[in-house]
Amino acid sequence: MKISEGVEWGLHSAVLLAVLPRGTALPTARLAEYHGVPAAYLAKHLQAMSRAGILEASQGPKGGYRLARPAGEITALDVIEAIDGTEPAFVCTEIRRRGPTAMPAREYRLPCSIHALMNRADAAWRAELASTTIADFSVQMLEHASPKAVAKGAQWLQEVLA
Amino acid sequence: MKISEGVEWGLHSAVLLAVLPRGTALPTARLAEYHGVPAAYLAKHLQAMSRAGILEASQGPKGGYRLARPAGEITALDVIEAIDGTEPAFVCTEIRRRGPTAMPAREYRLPCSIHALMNRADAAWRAELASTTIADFSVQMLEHASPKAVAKGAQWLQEVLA
DNA sequence: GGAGTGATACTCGGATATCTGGTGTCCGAGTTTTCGCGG
DNA sequence: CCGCGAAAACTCGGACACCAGATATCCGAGTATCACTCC
Repeated sequence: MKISEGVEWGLHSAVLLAVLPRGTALPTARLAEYHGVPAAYLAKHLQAMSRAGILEASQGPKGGYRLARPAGEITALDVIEAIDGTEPAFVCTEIRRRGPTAMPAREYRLPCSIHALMNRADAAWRAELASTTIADFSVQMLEHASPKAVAKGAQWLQEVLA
Repeated sequence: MKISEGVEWGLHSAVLLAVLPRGTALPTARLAEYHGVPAAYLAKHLQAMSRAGILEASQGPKGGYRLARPAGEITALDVIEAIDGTEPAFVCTEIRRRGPTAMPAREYRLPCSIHALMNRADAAWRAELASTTIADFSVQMLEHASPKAVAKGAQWLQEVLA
């Protein structure tokens, strides 16, 4: 079990887009440059976020991506599900119904206990991830980062948007 | 992100081994037959559980696997980590340190906010999974299953152990 | 009848192929900008 | 100077290779059982 690396890229990209001045956008190439990742592959994940309604894309010169709604209304879970899919990690294949002790289907009204626990664990995971928004990340990162780093980032943004 | 199918097999196998009479064991072939899964592949996961100290193996005729400790002391998380590994699903690649805004390493004393959230979510997931033991599963399944199904299973066990 | 012994059959364990999904890349469709031209 | 229009450059979006890990399998090492023999 491993989470796609694209999830990390998508989250960081969303945080960067959250601090963009109103009315501006960042194209894939700039987002990739800022994070030091391959642009062509990052594009794939940004498209997924766009399809999921998290990002909005605009074409042509000065175009690019921007958040489709306020950063406070985008949870980390939203981004993860957009990129990694919404299916739970555990899929019950109902092996209890197979083999020599199999019974008619109507005997299996209640969900498998193992499946139920997996669902509870999955719900706990998602609940934790839904408790933090992109806006929260922005605040935390600006608070924790050194003033120098913040200044460097701000300067980069200014140059790119010029 | 998807959990290996072997995890489901391992958990069900552990539950079956939990209801074995004291002093008996079940070989891979019987466990596979009971669950209707390929024996050769199930063997791989049983070996992993054996390495992790969850199962004990005995060789020769009448040999096979049995639980290495009481079912009440084996959590679902133990089985999952034995088969799927203990590494967290999310691996932070520290992309904040890459790109044009990178700073000297000493500027990054605090963990990345995104990484921290992922760790909390992972901990919540694991905590939920550690709250249920194989013994709990046995009780729940015996309670929820129809008497007919339980009888069928008991009869199968008796024939196999004979 | 009982103990010893050898063969036997059964078990696990790790090393070996195959295949799906994540990783990485590319080019075409569409739109906005912008520059030039005419009024 | 202002409006219009066409070309150009930049953007996203989906379609196409590549690779690691999960899936699936096999055969060899080791051992408890069991039958047979001998005492």
